[in-house]
Amino acid sequence: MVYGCLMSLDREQVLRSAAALLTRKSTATMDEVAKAAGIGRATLHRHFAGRDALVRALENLGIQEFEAALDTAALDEGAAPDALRRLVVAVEPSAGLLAFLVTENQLFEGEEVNEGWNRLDARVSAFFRRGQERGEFRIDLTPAWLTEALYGLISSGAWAVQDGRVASQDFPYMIVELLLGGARRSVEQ
Amino acid sequence: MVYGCLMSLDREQVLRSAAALLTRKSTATMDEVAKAAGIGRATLHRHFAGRDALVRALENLGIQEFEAALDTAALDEGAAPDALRRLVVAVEPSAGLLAFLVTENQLFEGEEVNEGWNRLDARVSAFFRRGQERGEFRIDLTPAWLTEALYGLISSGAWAVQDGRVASQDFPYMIVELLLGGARRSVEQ
DNA sequence: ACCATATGAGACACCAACGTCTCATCAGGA
DNA sequence: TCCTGATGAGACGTTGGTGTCTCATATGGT
Repeated sequence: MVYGCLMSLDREQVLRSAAALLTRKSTATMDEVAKAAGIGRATLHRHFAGRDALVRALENLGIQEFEAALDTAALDEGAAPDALRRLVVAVEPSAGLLAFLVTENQLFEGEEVNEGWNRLDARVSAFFRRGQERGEFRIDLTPAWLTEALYGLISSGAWAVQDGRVASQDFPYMIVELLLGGARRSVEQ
Repeated sequence: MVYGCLMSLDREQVLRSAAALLTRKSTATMDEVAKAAGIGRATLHRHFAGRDALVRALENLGIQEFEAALDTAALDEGAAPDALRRLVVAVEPSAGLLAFLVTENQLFEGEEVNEGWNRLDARVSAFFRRGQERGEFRIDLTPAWLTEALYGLISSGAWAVQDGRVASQDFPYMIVELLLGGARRSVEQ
């Protein structure tokens, strides 16, 4: 039994298919998750103590992927609008998982949330603040709201692509263009 | 036993408190819903055959309120950006309920959705198309995506207000400004 | 005061999903 | 070949929520 990086290859793949399934059907049964992964329910329980543990693992995976996207995007470099575009492109493969986790987190209600989210919020929020200080982003919209809006648009985009209401290839363009320029047709265009 | 308009006053109030509770905790028990409404679980079941029926009723309420907001906003009149502002202002009181229904609909997965949503989608989508034809909205973002984005931002706004991340009074401003103008600071401003 | 109706509290069975367990099977290494 | 460990299938008990029922009480109209 060899561990590659931080988790076994099996576990990683199970997690992937669970993410794919739960993104589509967030109420999927442990049995369905197991079937989707091509393993038995008992084996699934050997990997993850229970449904909670599975969701926690997915949460960590999502946080990890989003953090990697933040690193890839190099938000500190260059013009803020360009950096935002890089971020959305980098985060696209994880959009479905993140959309699932966002709705999942909403029903956590009072319980303590994974501090990873705070870290991510802080980074994104700081990015928007930097853009404001550089005069590239407007200052009448708070960084907190811009962060929320980014999450919301990523989720909306993921659902819309899932349901075939927008083309998958347009995903980054739609989000970035709306978030940056809005719907109003600018006069100089 | 007197019926006011379409439903008894009792039923209406029960529905209101259920909406308020489920907006905060979407997994609330029938028992919790009943307690929140100040009635017994048996009485709740007398009003709504079951949980499904309750959610359906909430769905109809949300559709009805959103439709009313569309009427109030008079989307056909005047400049499209102004009409959008009127819509968001009118829809604000229902934002929490709509956010709940949006996430609830996502886990309906394959089942047939209430045709009311299609009607609403059509109206909103037609509004954005009209704005494009008038040259007020950009045409590289499809009406379908703008509609999705509007829903997403309304939901994000509702959650953000709920969790105290943005001030309730800023709700319409934040949404409309972002949706219309985007985050980028325009040169002429 | 009387009666009809609505209500709250609680008891009850039911069900789906969960978590645990056993056991037969299979694959790989010694 | 034998042995070890992982796996899938399935049985089993448990649990939380649901839906139904009963009954005592309260409310409101006549």
